[in-house]
Amino acid sequence: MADKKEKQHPTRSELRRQREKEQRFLTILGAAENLFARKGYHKASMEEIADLAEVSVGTVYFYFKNKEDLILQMLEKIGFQLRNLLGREFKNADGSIEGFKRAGIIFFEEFCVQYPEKVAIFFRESAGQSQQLEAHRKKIFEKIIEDVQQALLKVRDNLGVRYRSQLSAEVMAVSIMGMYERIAYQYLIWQHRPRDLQTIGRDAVEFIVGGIRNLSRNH
Amino acid sequence: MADKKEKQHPTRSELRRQREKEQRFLTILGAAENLFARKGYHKASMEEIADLAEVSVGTVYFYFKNKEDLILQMLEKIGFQLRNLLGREFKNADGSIEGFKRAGIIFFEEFCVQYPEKVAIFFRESAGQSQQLEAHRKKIFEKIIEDVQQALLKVRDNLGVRYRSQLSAEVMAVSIMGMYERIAYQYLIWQHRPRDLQTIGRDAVEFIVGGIRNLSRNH
Amino acid sequence: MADKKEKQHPTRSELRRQREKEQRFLTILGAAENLFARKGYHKASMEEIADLAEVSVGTVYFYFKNKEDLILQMLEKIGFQLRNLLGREFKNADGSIEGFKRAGIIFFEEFCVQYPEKVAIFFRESAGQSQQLEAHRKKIFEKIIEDVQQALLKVRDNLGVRYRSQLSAEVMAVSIMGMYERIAYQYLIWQHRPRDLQTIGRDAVEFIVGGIRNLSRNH
Amino acid sequence: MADKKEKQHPTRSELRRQREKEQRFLTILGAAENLFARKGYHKASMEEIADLAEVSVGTVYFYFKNKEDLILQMLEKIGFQLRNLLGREFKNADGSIEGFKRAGIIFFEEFCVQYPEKVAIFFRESAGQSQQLEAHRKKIFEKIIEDVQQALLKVRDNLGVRYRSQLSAEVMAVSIMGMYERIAYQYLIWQHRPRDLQTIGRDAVEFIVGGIRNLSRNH
DNA sequence: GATGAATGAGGCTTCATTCAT
DNA sequence: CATGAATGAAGCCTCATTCAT
Repeated sequence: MADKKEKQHPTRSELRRQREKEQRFLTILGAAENLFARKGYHKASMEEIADLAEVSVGTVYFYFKNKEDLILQMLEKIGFQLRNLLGREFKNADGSIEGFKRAGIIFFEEFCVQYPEKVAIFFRESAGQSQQLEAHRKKIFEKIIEDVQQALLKVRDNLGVRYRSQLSAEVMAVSIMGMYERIAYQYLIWQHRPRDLQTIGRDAVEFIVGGIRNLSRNH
Repeated sequence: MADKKEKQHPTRSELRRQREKEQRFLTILGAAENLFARKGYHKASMEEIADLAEVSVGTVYFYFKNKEDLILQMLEKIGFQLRNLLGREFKNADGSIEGFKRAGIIFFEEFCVQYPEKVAIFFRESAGQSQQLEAHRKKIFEKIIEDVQQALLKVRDNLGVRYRSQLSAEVMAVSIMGMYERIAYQYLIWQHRPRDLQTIGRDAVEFIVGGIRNLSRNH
Repeated sequence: MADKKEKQHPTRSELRRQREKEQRFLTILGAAENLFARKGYHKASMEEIADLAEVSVGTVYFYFKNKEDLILQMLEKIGFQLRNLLGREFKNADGSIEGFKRAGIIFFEEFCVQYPEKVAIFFRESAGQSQQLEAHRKKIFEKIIEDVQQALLKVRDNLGVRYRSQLSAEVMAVSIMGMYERIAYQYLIWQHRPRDLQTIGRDAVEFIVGGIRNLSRNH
Repeated sequence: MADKKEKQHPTRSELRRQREKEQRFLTILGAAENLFARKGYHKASMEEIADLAEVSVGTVYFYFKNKEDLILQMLEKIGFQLRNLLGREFKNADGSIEGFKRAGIIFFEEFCVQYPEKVAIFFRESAGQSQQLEAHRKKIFEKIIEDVQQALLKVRDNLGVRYRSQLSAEVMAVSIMGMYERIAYQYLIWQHRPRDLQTIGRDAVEFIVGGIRNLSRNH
């Protein structure tokens, strides 16, 4: 018998509501992303974000606890997307150094070109804004670095080499991230040369490969 | 009567005044540096800066046009210092790849350890705060990148090789800066491990050398 | 055909509905009472009240016109309860001064101990919140004061005395209310000493009796 | 010799500045008092207060940390004034019951009549607004109650009596405060009858005297 | 009747900057 | 030169209330 407390199949209109709610959430997040990338986190006001998303300020606060929560969730999402993207390539490469090449190319030629706003937020706007945000940022970076490091260790085992020092794998992972970051920043955010990113990416990738090799020693 | 416009020999008290003025300027800049590094550019208020420098807000405004001017001059100074430091090593190396090694080691083992606050400001606080600041930041980065690029070209000519592409030298310069930046950020600002910077720096330097070699071709 | 306006015998389900409705009303009022006493009228939001009552905000607005209406009805209810309680004792005492003793003891030893939340709302939360509420509060106080005054006049007639001035009866009534109020506030709300309320109440009651006697003159 | 660090005699203009600053502080406090008494603490906005004081909002925040600080300092001041007023009478009475009479008369006939706004704030607006304020309020009340209690103990010793219970003196002190409070509230704030306060006060005072006597026992 | 997403006016507070002394 | 009181625009956020479903 129908128990009121029991979760029934959601009705059609409930489903639609749910979808609309999710859509709103994404619309607001998108508006904020756009403004943060264009005007900067501090210069973009909550009212502007609401306006661009075509909702009231109250609605923004219905979906996000506060302004910081907005960029926090944004960062979370971008980080997730980035990890997914890079992780896939490393997995497919399965211990060969090819994964590093393909991951780099995917990053420069696809991610950067398709989502320059996300790049700007991830590498510029999320820096130095608040303690909590900085802590979050650190965590996300560390996860990605951990991923890269794991890939480096797999390569090491696969090729039967060892690295220069205990820290080498980690340092290389950090270095690679740093290269990605600044190259994207330089050519995308500062110089608006998405066209050149192909050549640039290939060079960068070769630089990385050379770096890895130079820290590898045969047993 | 002495023409006021004509530069007389400065009197003793004028000299003292001059010295005191310069001292004030530096005190304020130092206080701001401290606070920006600790609390962030936005969270540090002009009043706090004045307090820490033991002057009044008005005095801060006598020496600096506005808050942005403060960080602008700070950035300028740090950039100059950094260029000096790295440039010297490249000059001394005179076309050999040794310059890259020594520059890296100097950066990680001396600059970072001695001036962690400057690192925080240069790589974190100056990002994404205002258009003008961002433009300034870009210029300073470009100068340093230009320096590194010149050094790379000198190495190329010296070793009689050529690089993979037209852009290779530039990309490598950018990459090296990116590595510096993120490694400093990761191990100094985030993990507070100045002790490990020696090992880390050596690995980083070898990574760079490997990268450069891998983008070099013999004629 | 049954005229909709005509009151038919209510069906069973209508009765149930009616009961449920009343129950809801009381649940919401109780939740509000709880929150007003704990967090204060202003700090308690309509959403919190709805949450605690396990209904939606909309439902709260179905039963109460607005937030003020909530505390208004609450006050009304508490005032009614209080008048009932005290009034009964005065009636039973029937002109002797005993009624004042018993009323006081009932107030301190029963009402305060059983309903500290009501005390907090009646004497603290309802003060200084809005004009309308203040007007309501005034009315309720005046009714109670009128009750006490009537009891005092009955005592006067019964004992064959007269009071010091025209206003004496009223002033005494107000004084007694003031004593009740502050003693409850002090020992219940501020010092959480419900245990001591017995001793305290007895002292207070004797104070009142002494006060009344001192304003009485034999003809 | 003149030491720059050493506090010299303040110059005339410094003194004037100091005076002006104090004046501003008082002007703002006065404006706030006026508005709090008229419109209530919550309904009075910081902007209105600034307007009435003829300064900018910023200036209000220069002198007071926040809105709560405003009423906190106000309360402090009123409490101090009240204690002074009552305390003086008790001291002069020196153990006789006369002090209670005079203190009451002073309160009703002078304080209430001269400063009805302060009465409104002390007894109405400061109630139930915030935790910190409530804590402060409690402290101030307790001090006054302590004063009254001390006076009662002196009377006891002087007259060579003892009170009904351990708590009697305290309960009487609380009761007296409660009477003062509600009588002032009733006749001043609610019924605007300052004229009647003389008669009312005399009755109240006699009530108190009777109460005290009734709790006193000869050894 | 019940729901809860949406609204938006209004409040508090901060802080870079100015300027009379 | 130095001071620090004064300014006021601008921003973040809350929350009582409404209304379509």
